[in-house]
Order: sequence, then C-alpha cells, then structure tokens
Amino acid sequence: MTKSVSRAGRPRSFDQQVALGDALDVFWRKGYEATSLDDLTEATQLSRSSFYAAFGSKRELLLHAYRRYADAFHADMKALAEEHDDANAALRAVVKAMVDARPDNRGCFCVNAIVELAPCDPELAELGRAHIQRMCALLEELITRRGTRRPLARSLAATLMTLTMGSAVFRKASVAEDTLKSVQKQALGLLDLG
Amino acid sequence: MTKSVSRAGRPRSFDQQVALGDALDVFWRKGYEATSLDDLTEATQLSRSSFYAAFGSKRELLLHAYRRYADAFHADMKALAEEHDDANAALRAVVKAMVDARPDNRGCFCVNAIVELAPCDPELAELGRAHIQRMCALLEELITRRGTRRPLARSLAATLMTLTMGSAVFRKASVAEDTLKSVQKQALGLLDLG
DNA sequence: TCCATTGTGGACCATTTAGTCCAGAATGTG
DNA sequence: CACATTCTGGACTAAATGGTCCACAATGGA
Repeated sequence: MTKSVSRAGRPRSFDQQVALGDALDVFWRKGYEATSLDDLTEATQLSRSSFYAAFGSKRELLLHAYRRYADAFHADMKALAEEHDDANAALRAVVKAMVDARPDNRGCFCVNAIVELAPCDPELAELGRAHIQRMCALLEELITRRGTRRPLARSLAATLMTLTMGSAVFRKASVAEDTLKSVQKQALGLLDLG
Repeated sequence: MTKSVSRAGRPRSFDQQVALGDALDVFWRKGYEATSLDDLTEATQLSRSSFYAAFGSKRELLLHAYRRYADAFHADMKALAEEHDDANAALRAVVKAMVDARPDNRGCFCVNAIVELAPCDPELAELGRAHIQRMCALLEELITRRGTRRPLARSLAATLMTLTMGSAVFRKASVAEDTLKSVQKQALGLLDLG
C-alpha cells in the first residue's frame, strides 16, 4: 500500500482499486494456492515489481481482497435492507439475495477462503469469524426489528447464515437450481415468510 | 491399484488401506494444493516409488480418499439410523451427528474438497454432487418414513444437508460452539423435533 | 531544462513441486 | 539353492513457484 505524500516522481499508471478487483476475481475463481503470481500479474496487467510495490505479497493481497469482498457484501446487504420500510420485506429481500444464485458457480469468496485457509492461517480465520459475526448481527437486528425476541432471533440469524454458506457449497458442486430454490423457501419458512 | 494375481515376488510391506487412511487425514487437515508429496510420503511412511506404485498420482489418491470418506460417512449415517426403530428418533440422531462437532476444526472432508477443487475438476465435482445427492436421499427417506409427504420431505432433506455443510464451514472458522448448538436445534425444529 | 523521485519491465534466484528411474533388497516358488 | 518377481530407498529431473533486483523510463517541481 504505497501512499504518495511525496512531492514528485512518476505517477502510478494503474488504478490500485481496479487491480485489487481483478485479483479478487482470480482468487475467487481459482482459490489461493491454485492462483500463481503469473495468474495475478496477467489478470491485473501489472509487472511483478509494480505488483509487489502495490500489494507486498500474494498473501497480503489475499487479505486485502478478503476485506474488500466482505465489506462490500455486508454493505450491499445492509443497503438492500434499508430499501424496505417493512422489516419483514427487508428480511425477505436479504435472505433471498444471500442464498441466491450467482451467474457462475464460484460460490462465496469468504466461504472459499475460510475453507481453504482458515485452519493454517489464524489471521484469515479471524477475518472469517468477524465476517460471519457481522452478518449474523445484521440478520439478528432485522429479525428483532420485526418483533422476534432476542435469544430466538440470534438463533435464527445463525441458522440463516449457515444456510447461506451451505448454499455456497451446493453451488460450487453445481447442485440443481431447483434444490437451491427450495432451500431458499425453507429459509423463508423459518421466519414465517414462506 | 496394484492387484497381485501373480505367482511370486516380494510381498507388500504396508497396508494400502492404512496408507490411504493416513493420506486422507493429511488432505483433510491441509487441503489438496497445500499438501505436498513429502507430506504424503511422511504421513504414509511410504517411499516415493511405493507411493506411486500404489496410488498412481496425487490426484488419483485424492479421488480414492474422497470416495472412501464419502462412502464411510454415508454408511455411518445409515447405520446410525438403523439403530432406531422410530423414524423420528433415527432422524434426530442422524441430524445431530451430521451437524455435530468433530474434536478439531477440520470440518467436513467433502466440503473441503468441493470448495477447493470442484470448479476446476469436473470429476471431483461429480463425486461431490453424487455424495450430496446420496445424503439427501437418505435424509429424504427417513423423513418420509415418519409420514411427511414427498415434495416437502425432499425440500427438508436438502435444507438439512445445506445446514450440515454450512456448519462445517462455521466450524472451520472456529465459530463458538453454542452457535453450532443453536443451529442444530433449529434444524431439529424444522422437523418438529425441537 | 535538470534533477530528485517514483514506476516499470524483465532478467534472475533459490526453493519447492509432482513425478521418474534404477540398482539393489526381499520374498515365494520350483 | 537359484531364480523370477516384486518392493523399496533415494538420487534425479524439469517445471513452476513466490519473491528480488536493477537499469531505465516517466514524471513534476525548481
């Protein structure tokens, strides 16, 4: 993360955020270990030196990408919820979005990273836990807002989050779309929104 | 897979099934890419040549390990169900066992393999799908046996399987055990077995 | 127009990777 | 005992890995 507080020098010829996005994309599709530096420099169109100057190392880049994805996901769901005045409508929209299909079968980037790396990378495991907790908290708040009491709301939120992550695995295995749909329906049923 | 239909020669000095189990263990803990051949030969106590003679390649070994794990898991759950005469009791036991904790946080081997490899390895993706379907079918049968009708039973089975896989991800992120417990409770609640 | 400063391309490096190969050891059979 | 057959250890290889380095290009300020 080079910060330019300086007074001269050649300006950077690429957008670091765009490059981060491109890199995220590769990690998302191929996973961490299976992504080589050649893959990354090709995807970002960066030379090796620019790459290392900008991101430090492959692992640091992955952590950046993770944070970026998790933040965006959380923000998106929060924004989606805020589009609805009715708490139940908000909840329905969020649950649908979370379980819903992506065009391809790349699943959820967080799930991918957690499953591949958490056991051997405590820092990423911590990020994973934080993401899960944050999403659970968001769900819990929506659930309480429509009147469900705390202990049950917490339990329901955790269950919905579990369903979301399980769906991501289903999707990676290319399980039939109807199956995902019926899981989604059950999830809404849990909230009496069937 | 060396089959000895021959008439002489030095007998094999190791048990292939034991070696397969040891290898499975490493893959389970570290994932596929992160497991090196040195890891495997150390874990199995095999020399490189014996290793290749016995298993062909790293990838073939993984596929063997996958089949072995999936078969054992399915067989275990089936056996567990058969210990109970009452369909509801069987269902409760199976769901508990599926969502339940392992001593460490290694999660479910199938989930690990699917998430890491399915997008780039169609053969493994197929094995993954087959495993999911088989487990869903087992659950569905138990659910119908206690009286629930087909379309709903199918949907519930898929949902329980999703919860199982999601739980495995939670576990890899070392989410608090209470959270898992409450998810388990919700799962049983879905079946009116709360 | 210099010059300090920063970015860039590509050669380079040590290490690790999955996989091969062969000489020799161990065994059952005749 | 001798032999055919199989197993085994470890040296070896070619390729790929993540990461470093440096000469040079590009830029803005004085």
